[in-house]
Amino acid sequence: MSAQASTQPRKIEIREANQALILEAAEKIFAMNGFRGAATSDIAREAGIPKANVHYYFKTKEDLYREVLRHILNDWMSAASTFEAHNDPAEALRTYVKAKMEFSRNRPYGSRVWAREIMSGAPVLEDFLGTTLKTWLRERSRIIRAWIREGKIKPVEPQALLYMIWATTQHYADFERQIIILNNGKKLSNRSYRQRTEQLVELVLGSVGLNGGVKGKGQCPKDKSA
Amino acid sequence: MSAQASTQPRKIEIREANQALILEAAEKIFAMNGFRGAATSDIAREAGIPKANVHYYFKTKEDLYREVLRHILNDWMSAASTFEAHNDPAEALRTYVKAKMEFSRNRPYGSRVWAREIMSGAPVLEDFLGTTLKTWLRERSRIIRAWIREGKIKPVEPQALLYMIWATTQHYADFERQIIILNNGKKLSNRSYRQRTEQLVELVLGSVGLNGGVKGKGQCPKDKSA
DNA sequence: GTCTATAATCTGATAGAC
DNA sequence: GTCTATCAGATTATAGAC
Repeated sequence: MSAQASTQPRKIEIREANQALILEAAEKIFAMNGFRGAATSDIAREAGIPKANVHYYFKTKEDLYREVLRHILNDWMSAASTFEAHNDPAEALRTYVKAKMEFSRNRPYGSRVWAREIMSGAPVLEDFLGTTLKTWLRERSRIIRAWIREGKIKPVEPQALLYMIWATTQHYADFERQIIILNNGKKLSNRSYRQRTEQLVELVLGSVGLNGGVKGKGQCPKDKSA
Repeated sequence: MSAQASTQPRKIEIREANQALILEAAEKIFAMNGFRGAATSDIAREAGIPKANVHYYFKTKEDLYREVLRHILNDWMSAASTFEAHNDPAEALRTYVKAKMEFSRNRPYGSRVWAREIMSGAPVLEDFLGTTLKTWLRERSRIIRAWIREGKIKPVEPQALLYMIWATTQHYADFERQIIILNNGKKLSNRSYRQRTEQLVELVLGSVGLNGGVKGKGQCPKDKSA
């Protein structure tokens, strides 16, 4: 009891501040090089903290890696939870795509750590994928099938749709470098990114037979006899 | 002269066979761990060749890595070239999505090496992205804009559409492990994969206002007053 | 061309003075 | 709690016998 009660606040603050610094640096370095390719010395340098202290706060590189993934999972799941904010398919899909795009914008490193972890065979995320995510996917698929049954959207395979949304939104984080190069070396501005998000929403809505707020030309297939 | 003319065929065959073995192994190991995370000893073991011989055929790890990327680029580009096989948007998009999905199925390791290279800042692919790919993207965007002008497809931002196709098709290679886990630990069968490809084609066509061969319910937006 | 042995460097982790 | 010094093992690459 006394140990916990009497712990000096200042020391706790230092600890938490340093841990936060290290976690942020680690996310960036793991995003850049993956678990095996990342050196703790790189993480220490990025965090501006001596390497020995990194090992003081996180016993092993793997412990640190798991902690980084845990933080990412939290934010990923909170984006995922927006899916059921609305009953209307258009609103639900729009909200979800937006949340995923915001995650990609705000946590690009986190997204890349995730991607690298999966590409390495998901040794750490395996449990999460097989339990929480699997359940999430099953429940969301059920919702989508209900929309189809009620005639609210076109008949599509729920998994194909959800994978498309995941892949496309995460692409803006994971392939940011490629997108920048193709955009003449300039990062997408906040404005461009918001527009792109809207364009994506329209594409996704169109893919299930809904057409959001397209004003211009017809959304129904034209007679395309060229 | 004599040097080249008299080179023994058998030795050349050995060289080419070993180089092919090493390249194949390297693609797999680089896909798993990225450039920095991959050890040449791992590559040698995977290829069933002594480590020293790997360095005999490829002077440095970086040389080998560049060579692996070069091979991937070739195949990537030949999938890309299918885009203009048809004038009709529906046929062009269908053919392209199929080609990309086949690439993901046949070269999953290559796809992952590419993804990791980009996530590492594209140090090697930078030139290719800024020249060949940029040109490709610009020309394909022009084609898509022409389709829109001619009223053949809905007005969409070409880049948003192409990125969606890239991201989604590559997802099936890069996130294969996740897809397997979500599929109860089973890899998608050839049949499932072909079906999924068709479902994707339908989603993509729908996203630009075309509706492929959907027989069932209406493709035009229903009155969705729930 | 093959492959064992080894050089030179890097990496994760810890000890121990402050 | 901080940080220099250092160890043990791994990693890239090469030398040199076969």
